[in-house]
Parts: sequence; structure tokens; C-alpha cells
Amino acid sequence: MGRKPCCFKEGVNRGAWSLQEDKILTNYIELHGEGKWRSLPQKACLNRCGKSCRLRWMNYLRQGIKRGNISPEEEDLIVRLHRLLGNRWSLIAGRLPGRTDNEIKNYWNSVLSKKVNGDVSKRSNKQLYECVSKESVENYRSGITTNVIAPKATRCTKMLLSLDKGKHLMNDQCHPPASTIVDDDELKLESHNEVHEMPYVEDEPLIDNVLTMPNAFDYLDFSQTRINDIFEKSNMLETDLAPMFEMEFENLASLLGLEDEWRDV
DNA sequence: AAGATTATCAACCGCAAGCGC
DNA sequence: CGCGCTTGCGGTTGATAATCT
Repeated sequence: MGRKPCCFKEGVNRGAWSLQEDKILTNYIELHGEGKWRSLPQKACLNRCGKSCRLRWMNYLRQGIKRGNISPEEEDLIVRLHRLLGNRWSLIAGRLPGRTDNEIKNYWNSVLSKKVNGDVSKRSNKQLYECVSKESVENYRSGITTNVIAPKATRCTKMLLSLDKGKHLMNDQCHPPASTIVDDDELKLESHNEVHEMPYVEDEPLIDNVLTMPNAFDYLDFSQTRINDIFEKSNMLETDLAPMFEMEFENLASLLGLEDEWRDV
């Protein structure tokens, strides 16, 4: 038997959405709100499957969606976040207001992956190699692909952050504020069902469940405003930094908008 | 100018997590 | 605890556009 299909495929419209369909879907959601995607097509008199409606709404019709023209700043951020998070498109998109996971995924696959992997196409591509900073590409290339982080904190409860931009940890490795668990003397990263071992860092990266992250801000898009937020949440002044400061993961998660990803122990 | 090739991206698909019963 | 349903995610496909030869 298997499970019930999400819709009866025969007779259901597929492919590109028409203006009329967009209008019907938009009107319905504006009136009744998002959700109940499975029953939405019938209620809205749309000859589409619920999944298709959700995708169309989430990626194109809802308010605040930006289309195209990804800026060099956004590209840099995508590259840095991809190095941090791997193919976790929804999380990456969450850091780029107005961008959808689908758009970022497509952009990565068609443009950015070629840049960071140095795959110069035989064909000239105007977008290629124009925008992303050399530094981002080099940083990405120097990274180890198994350093994929899932933003789920387990046992580490605090971290030490440095605002000293540009200063990298030994081996130029990135040790972001996510998913660190302590298992005896090993420091590991948990991602989906896999656990990736982190390169061992000799100089006490973890003492009393506190992770030291000298270069955290190089990998996170922290504006001065957000840094100020951190000080506020931590009840600290910038002058208190000497040279690292301690922060609860919970506060950091909140600043990153990742509260839901955080997990208590 | 036309056919071939390649790039782009909207949409589809299967899977799994989360939730209520 | 197990089951079924809903939703969201990430990989993949395929139509179309852009570029090359």
C-alpha cells in the first residue's frame, strides 16, 4: 500500500504557474492565512497539488521576496555560511532577508559552486568571478568540507568570542558556535545523522563546557549594530573585552535568529 | 542565421521530523 | 508507544534562455 500520495496526480496542473493561478492562491492565503496546504487546493478551487501551492507561495508570492540581483555582500555571506553550514539552504536563507532556500540553492549550484571550486567554464559567464571577493573564495577553499555544522547546541553552553576581525585560529580552521558536543577528550560536530570529527585544537578550545572562538565574527555577518546588541544582551561594554568575552549560547542563538535550532541539555 | 551546447531556475519528488491522537 | 498526517527540506529534473560555433 505505502503511504497516501500528497495529491492525485492525474488531472492536476503541473509546471509553470499562470497569472490566474497565482492570483487565486494569493487571494486565498490573504483571506485564510497560510497552512493546511493539503486541503488548500480544493478549498481555493485550484487544480494543483498542495505541495505545489506551498512552494509557489513560499518562493514567489508571499510578501518580501527579493528576486535576482544577488549583491556581492550577499554572495560573500552565502559563501561563508555555506562553509559553516554546508547544504543547509533554509538556514542559509534565514540569514539573507527576502531570499528563499530554493533561490540560494540554485544560485549556489549554478554560480557560486563554480567560483569556489575554481571550475572555469569553457564558456564565458558574465556573472562568474565578478562579484565574490577573492578572500571569501580562498577562505572557502582552505576549509575542510567535513566541518559541516548543524546549529544544535548540546553540551556547550557558553562560548568565548573575539571581535578581533581577521585573526584566525590555528590552522585557519573555523570553529563556529554550533553543535559542539564533548565526548571525553574529543570535540565533535553533529550534523543530521552524522557526526564529524573536528580537527583537534590543542590550545584548550573547551574548558568547563566553554568553547573558545577567536575568529567567530569572520564567519558570521555581524554588523556593528548586531555587535552592540550582543553587548547589550550580555550587559557588557565594549571596553570590557579583554580580548575575549563569554556569551551564553542562548543569547547568541537569539541574535542569529536560531533560537528554535537550539536544544537544551 | 541556425543548430548545438550550456546555464539558469522554477517546479517536482522523496524523505524525515514534528505533532496530535 | 505507534500510527497517520502535515509540513519543510534538500536533491534532482526539465523547460527555457543565453551563448557559442
